Amino acid sequence: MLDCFQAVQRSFRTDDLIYDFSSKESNAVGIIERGEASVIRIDKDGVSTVLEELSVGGVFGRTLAYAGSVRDSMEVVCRTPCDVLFIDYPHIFKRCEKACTHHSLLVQNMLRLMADKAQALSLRVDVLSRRSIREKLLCYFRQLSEQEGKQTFTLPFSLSTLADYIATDRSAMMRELKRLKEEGVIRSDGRKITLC
Amino acid sequence: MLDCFQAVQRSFRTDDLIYDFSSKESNAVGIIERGEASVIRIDKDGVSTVLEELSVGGVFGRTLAYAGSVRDSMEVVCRTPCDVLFIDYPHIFKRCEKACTHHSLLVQNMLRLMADKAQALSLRVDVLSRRSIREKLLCYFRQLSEQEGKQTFTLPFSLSTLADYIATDRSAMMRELKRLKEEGVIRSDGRKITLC
DNA sequence: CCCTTTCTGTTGCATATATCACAAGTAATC
DNA sequence: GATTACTTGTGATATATGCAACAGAAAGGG
Repeated sequence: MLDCFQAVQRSFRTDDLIYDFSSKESNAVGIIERGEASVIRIDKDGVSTVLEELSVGGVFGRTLAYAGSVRDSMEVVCRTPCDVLFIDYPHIFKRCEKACTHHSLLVQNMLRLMADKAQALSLRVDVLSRRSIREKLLCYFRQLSEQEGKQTFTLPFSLSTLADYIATDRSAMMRELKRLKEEGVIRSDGRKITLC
Repeated sequence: MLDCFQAVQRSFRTDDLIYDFSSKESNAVGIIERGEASVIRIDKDGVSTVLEELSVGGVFGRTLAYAGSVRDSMEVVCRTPCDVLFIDYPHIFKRCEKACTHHSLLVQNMLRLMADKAQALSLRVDVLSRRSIREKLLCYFRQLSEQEGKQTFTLPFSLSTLADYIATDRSAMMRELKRLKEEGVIRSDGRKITLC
């Protein structure tokens, strides 16, 4: 079946570059089968922003995302060791010549993955559309808290990266975190945070 | 076929409320068949933000989007007269008892719609993740310009709403717009804007 | 193990952005 | 045609956020 879609599986180590959106060659999309990765944009001034957090089932690819301004680079980088399945995206929509019985199954699976992606992006928009650092933090913390089903959770990345994730300055974010702690809204120890 | 999915079509007028994310009753998703609508969030302080712009083919629904903080309300509102098709979302993933031949076609169509949605949301994230009002504006303008294939384009909504769309204060945005004009980066007349 | 690098935490200061307020222009309603 | 509501445009001022810089803590590499 995987042959039918020109699928290729590859493994990566932490910090490896999985994908570069600027390379116009392939129409491949990647699906994370193991591990976690980040979609990162670095603009012309060198400011880097975490656009998406991908975990198992995460999908990415030039054809199904950002138009991508020429000015800035965009790439997918491993946060942990990853296995990634690459498949030819347009192929999914083509009628399978061999009347491949698995075809419709793949389409159904892809639908599920794309629905999950849309949901993840919606959460992302929810955070980024908040007006202040404080609200962005609280919005994101609530999301993590809900995901875990607990008041206490652990950030998936460093505080520095968190700043890139909510698209603000790190020191300003630290200041706001301190305030939140002082006011008793949250408790925190390193990357472990509790909503009060 | 539409019977098979408990589909219901309804028409709406401008400013009509199409959907309220807080109503936990239905698992329906809506698909815009005609017209344009906006997904709007109004937070506890009354600040409203345009989360998504939906046009023909746009999909929305509680089950496939935001976890939705209890604090703020979220709804879909018509920007123009709309026809909307509602279908039962979980139904799509169920095996069709009647071995409905159209089922796999619907899944394939939904995949296309969800892929489009993911792409639209990615563009949204691209804009919102910019650090300054200026960059948000320019990023959004470039998107519109690319969509139109021209340097000149017309904003889909009022300048006030544009501020809600890029999640900033209106007067601050107006000031930045003025600066962009003065510096000759853009030209503008009402909602018609040209990138220079 | 030491050395290097990244991460955390914090400050003073510059600047961007939000708030509030007002007035003219435009569109919509009756 | 008058009234209302909304939009655009602009300013003075307060505040939040960004920037640059530093030092200790922690983590990673040879």
